Amino acid sequence: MSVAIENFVKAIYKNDKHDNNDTKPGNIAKKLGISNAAATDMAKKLATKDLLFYEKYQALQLTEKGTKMALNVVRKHRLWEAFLYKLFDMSLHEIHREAESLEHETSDFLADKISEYLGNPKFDPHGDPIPNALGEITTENTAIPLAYTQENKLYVIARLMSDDKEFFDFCAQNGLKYGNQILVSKQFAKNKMTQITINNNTILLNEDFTKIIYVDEVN
Amino acid sequence: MSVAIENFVKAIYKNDKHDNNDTKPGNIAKKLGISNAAATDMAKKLATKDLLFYEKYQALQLTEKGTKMALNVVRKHRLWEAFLYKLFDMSLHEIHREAESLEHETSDFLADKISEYLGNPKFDPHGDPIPNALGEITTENTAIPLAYTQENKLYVIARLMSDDKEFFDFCAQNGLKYGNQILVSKQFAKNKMTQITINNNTILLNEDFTKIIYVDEVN
DNA sequence: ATTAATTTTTAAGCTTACTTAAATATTTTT
DNA sequence: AAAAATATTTAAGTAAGCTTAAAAATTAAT
Repeated sequence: MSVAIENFVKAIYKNDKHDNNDTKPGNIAKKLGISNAAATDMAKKLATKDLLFYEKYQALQLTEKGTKMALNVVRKHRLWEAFLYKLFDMSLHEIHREAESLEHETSDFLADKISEYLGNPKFDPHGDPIPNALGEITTENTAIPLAYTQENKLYVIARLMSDDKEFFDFCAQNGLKYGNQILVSKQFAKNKMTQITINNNTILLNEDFTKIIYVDEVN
Repeated sequence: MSVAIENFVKAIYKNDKHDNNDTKPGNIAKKLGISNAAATDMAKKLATKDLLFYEKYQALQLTEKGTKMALNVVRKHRLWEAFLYKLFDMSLHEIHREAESLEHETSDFLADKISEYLGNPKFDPHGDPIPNALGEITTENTAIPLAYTQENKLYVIARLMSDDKEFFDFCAQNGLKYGNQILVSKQFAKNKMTQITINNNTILLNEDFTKIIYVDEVN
């Protein structure tokens, strides 16, 4: 399948999962940097290929086939990230950038080889789950955005949901890394900010960041 | 640059180097599996981009810029082959197939990472030289096709110049591997066949194979 | 050195994945 | 509930990278 199509179903899949704002063509268009018209055209075309359900003015919905395709691409993306992160000295932003291209040119065969080499990991370096060869995500997702955590509680960083270089630079500088422990020291509800303590440093995070940093409770 | 363009300059580069039959559009078209007309069109277009010299009915010639591009793609291809061969249990044919796709989606940055990881190797698993980051091939090429070797002389396999699965299967089965030693036991000049001995096995190779298996003399 | 065969080129047309601009429908605001 | 704002769709058009078919040039054969 073409790169454009793979990216389109991937964008729908991700939109469905996360943002949960409705997945209309314009929404996908924005993410992909194409015009609304192009997104509508593509949606119609993919409907004829049984990859999604399309009805005028309605939200797009992937079919089972479309979801499978999206998961297949996501699997390759996350495997590449895990692989590059392990083998080379590369930042989260760099591995994302490379994976974004490589994911479309990776055979299922090679993906399995990479997975096997890494010991079939369940998560990539951002903490995102890696679908298995059948397109299944077997790990339950308990992580929540920092925005919804409680004061004076310990958490572990579970996911860094972004592809922005500045965000990752910030994370790297402040020890915000998948698996690291943090203390939520204060929630500023009115201003939608969260204060955390990590490595004896106190950091104040605004909404942009508290919505994309996911954490798990420490028991 | 697009995949089509990268493959086009790569095909010209390889044709120039090896076969040495003249590099006209039709010749390249055959290698790429496209029509002669498409190859002519592409040649004209690439001429305007300063990648090659084009004159009606004449052989195509890469400019310095075009050669650089070809060498850059070849570098990535061979680095991927070396990398996949080293890390995974994959055949020569499989690594070639994967490299053929990955080469176009690999940043210079990542190529350098791979090279560094491998200790900046000078040859890929087929024995083909890997251009450095500047597009230079620093190793001199002394290997000759088996067809031109002398009887009762020892040689080392230097290059397996093919992308055919059956050929690589045959090589793998018979110990014909980069670096392995063989004895040329007989040349059948009239029938253009070469008989070799390897691991105490005697194998008779026809012209198809003796032209693409390159060897170096053993001193 | 013609003729025949092969190649190359030109011309016209197709598909994919876009674009912009205008028309239409939906949402939001008042 | 109407008007205003926003989003979606339609329509027309473009560029890349192909195709086939016919014309022109080159190469090979007699």
